[in-house]
Amino acid sequence: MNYKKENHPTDNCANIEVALDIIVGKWKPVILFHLLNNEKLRFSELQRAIPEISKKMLTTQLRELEYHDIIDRKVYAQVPPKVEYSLSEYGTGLIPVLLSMRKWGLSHIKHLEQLYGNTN
Amino acid sequence: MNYKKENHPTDNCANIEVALDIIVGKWKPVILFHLLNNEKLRFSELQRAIPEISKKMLTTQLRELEYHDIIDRKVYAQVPPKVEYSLSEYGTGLIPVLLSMRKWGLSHIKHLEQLYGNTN
DNA sequence: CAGTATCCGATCGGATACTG
DNA sequence: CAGTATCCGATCGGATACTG
Repeated sequence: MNYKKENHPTDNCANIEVALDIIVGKWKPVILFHLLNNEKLRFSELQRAIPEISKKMLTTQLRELEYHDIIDRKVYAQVPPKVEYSLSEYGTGLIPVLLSMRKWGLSHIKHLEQLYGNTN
Repeated sequence: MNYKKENHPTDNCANIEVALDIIVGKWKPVILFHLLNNEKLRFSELQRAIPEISKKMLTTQLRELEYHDIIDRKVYAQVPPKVEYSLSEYGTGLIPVLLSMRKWGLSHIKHLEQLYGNTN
């Protein structure tokens, strides 16, 4: 429990930013939660699940997640093409982080409502 | 900060994005870790601690954190002005989330090095 | 089906100058 | 000291058209 010694903030923030780069990107958490709930999803299924996202964004976000080994991309050699995305084994290590963020975010919504009232 | 959030089928992700909006912003985690380690910091002390950040960015990030009740801003009525920032009591609830993100980020750096080699 | 390529307006964020 | 105000280039991300 003593973070004091190791806490050289300039070093630490680099780490958390690495985490953020993967998790953030406006659509990454959404994609990850879908893959968390569904095991495998095709490109078009992700598109349907997240209608607001554009093809371009979906593609780039998936590529980044793949580069970071968070998701697997399986291409079937057939016509028409079929590509399945799934959480990688390494990617499952991210789940608890995502869950704790979601939990905090959920309670924070209520906190903001208490502070400023429910604005919708 | 983008507060417009239509409640689509993907409700769960909205929560995590709320969390992200607070934590993200390129500089927020850095600021928060400094305040986590230091109890109170003046505006100029934060500037010195994070030399790469501009006044403008520091100001807006602090304002957003304040709006979300994560930090307290205490203004001393004196000349020259003195303003102290500190983690709010509510803001301490964010600490475990930040720590888990940092922990994951740290290990992920190593994972990337294993995958692609140490490029620096 | 699963993308890529291109255009382009919107937003971000740095640099600089100014202020109570 | 702790900010604001302005300008402006860089980046983001949507819309649209095209492709193996």
